[in-house]
Amino acid sequence: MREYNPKEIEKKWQDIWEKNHVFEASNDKSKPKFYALIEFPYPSGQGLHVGHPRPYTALDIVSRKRRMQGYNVLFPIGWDAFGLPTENYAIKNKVHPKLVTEKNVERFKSQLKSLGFSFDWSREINTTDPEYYKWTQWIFLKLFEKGLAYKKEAAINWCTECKVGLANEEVVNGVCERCGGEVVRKVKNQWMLKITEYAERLINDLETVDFIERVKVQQINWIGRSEGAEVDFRTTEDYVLKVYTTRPDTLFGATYMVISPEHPMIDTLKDKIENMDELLNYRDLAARKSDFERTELSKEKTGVQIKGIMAVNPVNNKEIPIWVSDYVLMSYGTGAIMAVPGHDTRDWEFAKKFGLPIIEVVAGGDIEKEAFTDIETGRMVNSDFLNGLEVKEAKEKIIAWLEEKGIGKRKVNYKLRDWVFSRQRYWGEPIPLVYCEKCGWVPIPEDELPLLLPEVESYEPTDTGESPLANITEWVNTTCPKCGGKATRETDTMPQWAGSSWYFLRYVDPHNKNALASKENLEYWMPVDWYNGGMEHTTLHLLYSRFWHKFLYDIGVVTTPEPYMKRTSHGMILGENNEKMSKSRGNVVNPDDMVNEFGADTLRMYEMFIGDFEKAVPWSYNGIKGCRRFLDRVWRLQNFLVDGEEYSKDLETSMHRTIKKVSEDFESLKFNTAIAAMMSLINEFYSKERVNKAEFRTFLILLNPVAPHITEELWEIAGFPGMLHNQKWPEWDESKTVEDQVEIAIQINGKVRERITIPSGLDRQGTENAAMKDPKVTALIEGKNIVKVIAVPGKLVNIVVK
RNA sequence: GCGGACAUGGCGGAAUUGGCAGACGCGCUAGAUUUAGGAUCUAGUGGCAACCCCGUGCAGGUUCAAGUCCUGUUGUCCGCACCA
Repeated sequence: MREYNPKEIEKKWQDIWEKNHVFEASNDKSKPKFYALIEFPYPSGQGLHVGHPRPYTALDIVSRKRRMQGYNVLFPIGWDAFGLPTENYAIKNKVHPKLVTEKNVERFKSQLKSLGFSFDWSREINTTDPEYYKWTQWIFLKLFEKGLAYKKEAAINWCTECKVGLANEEVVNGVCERCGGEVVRKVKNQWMLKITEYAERLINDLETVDFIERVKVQQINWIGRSEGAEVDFRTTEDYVLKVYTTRPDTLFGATYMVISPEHPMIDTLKDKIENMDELLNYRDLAARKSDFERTELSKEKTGVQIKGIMAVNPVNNKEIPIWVSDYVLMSYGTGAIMAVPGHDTRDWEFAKKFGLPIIEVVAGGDIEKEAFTDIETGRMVNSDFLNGLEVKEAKEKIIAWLEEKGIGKRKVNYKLRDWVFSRQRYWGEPIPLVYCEKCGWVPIPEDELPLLLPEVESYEPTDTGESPLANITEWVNTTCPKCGGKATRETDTMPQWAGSSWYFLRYVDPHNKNALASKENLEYWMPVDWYNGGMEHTTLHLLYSRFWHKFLYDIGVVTTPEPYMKRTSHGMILGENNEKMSKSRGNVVNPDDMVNEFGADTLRMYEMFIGDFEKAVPWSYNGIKGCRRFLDRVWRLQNFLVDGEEYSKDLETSMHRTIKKVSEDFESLKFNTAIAAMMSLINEFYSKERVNKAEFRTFLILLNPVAPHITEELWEIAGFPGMLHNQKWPEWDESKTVEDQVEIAIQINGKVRERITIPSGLDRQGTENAAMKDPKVTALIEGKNIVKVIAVPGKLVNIVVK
């Protein structure tokens, strides 16, 4: 027997698979399809770390199994390659981001290939490839055409050091992630996408897909649907203040109003407001607060009353004061609220601080001590025609009343905001629009796509907060496609989330020149059958891509309303010290080192055996050694190999059980227990010092998805026909998964006192009889009064005595 | 503050509908082999000296029977965070 040498055999089989194109998805659409998807990586300069292969191996296992089950499998890979880290690195080292990207992709690719994933490399895509981003731009133009892309003033994070706009995730503790510089809010004209228009469907359609519960919950919370009413409040001036409330039932308890510092009423009525200076001062102060201050130091409420104007509560015509406070956000609802301090915690705090009246309108709590916000138990009081009703009934009644009087209506609101789609950076997809003095924003003609990123010497950010593209005058200045007059290009680029919002569609037809993908291929492959990815993308990429897909569905490009049928998520792999892996903590484990020392099969296996797939887990050097030990034992099975085309009698049950366990566990993310089952089986082979050909074949097939190289090699050494990767997945016979004899426990008063072995088919009565006959049991219950006997066939008998 | 998840040996983790807690692996102990170390093989390994007994974060409860169900409570992690 040769020694197990992973270095040699892994390279050998990877070359064979590649040469024979064995993992490329077929165009044969008569076979059932299976589309497995992992989140395509961002090719960073750091290369892969051991966290990456965890989800990849999981879906590689499922893909390999599906192929052996006769499916046409699409398991693609690509690069999400636009983005800031590459651009920053490029600026710092004076290299073009394109070259940086190429280098990083190459590194990632060789790392991934060394792990033996069964990706279809012929469909590799790259978001920075003009042939790819042509279609990203095309989708943007469609969104623009349908009025779902619009330009609006919005605040961005601006790093004063790097002179660059930052994404929210690039602002850490109020400073720039890269340089530690101060980050301020800068109001800029931004392209926005109307994701809010899809809010309702993004929630409702979650019912039609198989996503793990925590993903659904997080998306629903993020979208934040709430039901309530809009109510008009007259003022003592000619101005109607519209508010949104989820508690219209408490209208009689509204003792004052609060508007956001940015509310337009302040400017509209500036001539009537007596303390305008004070208000403007407050507005200024609020604006200068960074996001950090607003969240961390938000304990104490602040505010200023508007002097000279009062609002009128529509239910009782009482005049109530209007305040300005930054606890009311312009970006939610109408930017104004009716304050009901008796039944809203924030209003209560504000009222206490400024000595405003608190009226109880829902009985049940003690509003002297705190706001009473319970909506289940309370009864309406001090509310005229609502008195005595439950909160739920009162809501209905008051909404009907408001609608009848024409001063309010039922309204649904969402926390979800429209998607800020502009980035003032170079390394992203150019937005394919030009601005013409005469025609406004005009899309460039589709046949001129892609609009290429200009090749330039310098792409450094500017002092002004403009995109670096703004400096390239020969690129910016163009003609209007509509009127032929002078026009300028949009200089902002798209965010990194753009390319990843539709990449799974390109995989089904990656070289198509005429469409983002052909109708036939989309119809055959979509939706994705199984998508695994990180929880950190739940409210970003996953939501964005569902939005784009629904849009594409609406305009007839794709044929399903949802892109992904099933979504699962993996846990993080931590350092040996139980902390997050990071360079600064010095606990990073490089997969290359592991492949070098133990082999790819061992690494893959350990990634799956390490623990509960969905939970975070610390890396363990000893743990991976154990997996290598197992593969060494697998290798040495050759020594025990004997003839036999049927499972031997004494192993038959174990074989069928293991097939069942492995088959089922691979489907339900329980890779760790599937591997444990195979370890148990090999322990049996070893204790019998024998494995026959039929058993060995099945064992190799079961192990193949986890450890594809060693199993192929052993298959070949054993002289089995063909190659392993296209064998048929074994089946189990349910009737053969149970032993003839089964050991059951006999309990007396719930405590195990004896174990007996009985035929496994025995029924309840038979089981009971067998137990009662047992000599030890008879001795133990001798002279006692039997109250009850509970027999569970195949499990236990419990005798209750006194 | 709101929402979600989790809690089992020295460690990672197993345990259909409530039915023998601790599968499998690591680590550890002893033995075999080896000049030695490593590797490998064999046996053992929740606690207790020990049969009894005690053991699934803590306190109650339901049940013949609870890691699993119910009530309360503590801790850890994640997401959101003045969303009216």
